[in-house]
Order: sequence, then C-alpha cells, then structure tokens
Amino acid sequence: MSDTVDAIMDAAERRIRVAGYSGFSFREIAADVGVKSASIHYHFPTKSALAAAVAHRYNARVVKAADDAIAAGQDVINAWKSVFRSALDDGAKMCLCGSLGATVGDLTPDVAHEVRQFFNAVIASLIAGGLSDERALHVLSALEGAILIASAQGDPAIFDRATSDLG
Amino acid sequence: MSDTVDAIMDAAERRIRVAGYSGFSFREIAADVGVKSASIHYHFPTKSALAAAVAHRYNARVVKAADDAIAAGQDVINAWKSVFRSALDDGAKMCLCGSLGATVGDLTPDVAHEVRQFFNAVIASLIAGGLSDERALHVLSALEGAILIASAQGDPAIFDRATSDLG
DNA sequence: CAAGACCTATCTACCAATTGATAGGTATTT
DNA sequence: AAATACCTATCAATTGGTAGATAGGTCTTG
Repeated sequence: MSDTVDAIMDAAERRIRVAGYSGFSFREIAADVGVKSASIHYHFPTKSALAAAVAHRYNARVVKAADDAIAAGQDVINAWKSVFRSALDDGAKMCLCGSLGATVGDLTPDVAHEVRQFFNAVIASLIAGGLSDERALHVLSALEGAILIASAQGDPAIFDRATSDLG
Repeated sequence: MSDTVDAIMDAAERRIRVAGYSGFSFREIAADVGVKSASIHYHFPTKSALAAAVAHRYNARVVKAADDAIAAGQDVINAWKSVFRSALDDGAKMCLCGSLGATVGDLTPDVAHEVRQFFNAVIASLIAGGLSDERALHVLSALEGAILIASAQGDPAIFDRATSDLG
C-alpha cells in the first residue's frame, strides 16, 4: 500500500467522523493530502468506494484493538469501552460507523453494508465474551450513544460519566 | 402558521432523520411539498434556518410527549423509552437530533445549538424524575444508541432488545 | 364605497460555486 | 516498452441563494 492511499484514507476517515458521508468532498480530501482530486479517483473510482474502503479498514482496526485488549486479560466490556473512549481523544470524534449509520439513508448499499458489519462484529465479540444477546446489544447501544452525545457536546468526559456503570 | 410552512418542516424533518443535514436539498423538499424551491426560501431564508426551526419544533414536541407520559403516571425512564421507540415506528427513522448530532461538524452553530439543547432537555427531564446525573446520561446514551443501531439495521425490534433491561 | 397602497405567497429564471467523475497528457519507475 | 501515479482541464449535474414578476388579499384613506 502506497503512502498516498493511506493518507487519502486517513483524511477521509477524519472528515467522515466529523461531518458524515455527505460532509466531505474529493477536493477537501485532496487538499488535506496535498494531491489533486483526480488522483483520488485513480485510487478509489467512486466516493462510495472510498467510504466503503475506509469503513472496512476502520472495522478491522477497531475489532483488532478490542481483541488485543481482551487477549491481554481485560474483560470484554471494559475492552470495548476503552476502544470507543480512545476514539474520542483526538478531536472529540465520533465512531466512524456511528457517524455513517446515523444517516443510513444517505449511504450507498456497499457503505451501509460495511456499517452493519461493524455493528454485527461488535455484538459478536461481546457475545463471545460471555454476554447475552440482549446485554451485548445494550452495551453496543450505550457505547455508540455515549460517543455520539460526548462528540456532539464536544466534551469527552461525558463519555466517561455515561458509561461509568457499564463495566 | 400556514399549511405550507408545516408541510415544508414535515418534509425536512423526514429527510433529515433519514439522511442528515447534508442529505437533503431545497429542491427535494420542494418536490415533496409541491412547490418550487424559491418558495422555501421565502419562509426560511437559509438551509440552516430551516434545519434549526425543524430541530426546535422537534425538541418541543418530543419533550412534551415525554412530559405528558410522565404526568400520566409513567415512570420517567419508560416514558422516554416509549417516546424514542415511537420515533422508529414510521419508517425506522432516527431521532432527529441524533441524526444531526452524529455529524456535528457539518452543522452551523445555530443548528448545533438546538441539538445540544435537546440532549440537555432530555437529561434535565431524567434528573427531574429522580435519576442521578450519571444515570441520566447513561439512559440518554442508551436510548440514542439503540435508536441509531435499530435504524441503521432497519429493524425496530433491535431497539426493544437493546433497551429491555433499562426501565 | 372606491381607489390606491401595501402585504403575502408563490412563480420563472437565473447565478456562481461546488460536486463527483472523465479524458488525456506527463513524468518516473520497473 | 509498459505500468504506476500523478497532473491539467474539463464536464454535466446539483447546490444554496437571489432577482423580479404576478396574482390575490387586506388595509387605509379620500
């Protein structure tokens, strides 16, 4: 993978997490990276292909971070709590899939599919950690909601208070 | 209030709750209502003025619905749970302020202010109902997250399962 | 009461800017 | 020479927003 591809995906992820799918443009990403917008089309044919690739990478990275924390001995709820919490740290940013999923009607099917896969992966991880179906859904909802509120209010500490009685 | 103004706000609310702030255009709203886009500018000078007005109306309506349920004797958590749940019923739609708040970087300050006011109003209502600060934040997060996941997955029953152990 | 003035709500027509996307050229590397 | 990775230039469509006209209602005033 080239440097440029990574930089494009980094910039796209950053912007999606702040402003959503329709909240970024190829030219903004290009300016962030220091290339021209046509160069982004060279690597990603369409906007939805870029967003889907970003979501796919995000899913893998976040699930791996949780898996690592669990493998290191942390209990499954606290593992996921700290994964979500650390997403807030740089710039009070939303969960990528929360940001996309909140406006699911604005997404192409491929992007929506990645978003749903993320939610399913988190639930599966929580269930694998011993939680019931309903409890897993509740924990995912509480984390996704807490990051949404904290991000909208611009105050990461809200996340901590909203999730203090979770784990 | 004229019929047209209501129809414009109804259409805008519907579209924002499905696709977010950047997910609707004046011409789409105009087509929904059966007028021309210039007529919308007559009633709402800018896009953000329309969105802010829609959010303001939504906040008042939703808070009143919860207040009524509480006044009718329902406990505060179940009152808010049923208010959020009923939002899902017509078309698996998001909470308006959740949809807007998830992409807060895409909003003008006036719209962002309405969104924050909604969250604060829900928290205040929960605290007035006897909950601690942290518990109120947790309930709001859980409801907002549950409606997000259920709406993204297109399955309202997910909301029920995610919130079954809340009240 | 009649007439002119004003207000409301809509329209047609347009604008500048931005959008995602394409075509075709140009270095650099393999 | 062929592939890679970028560029310039451009396109058609869409965007939020504006200008100006028009039809109909209401108010004021002689």
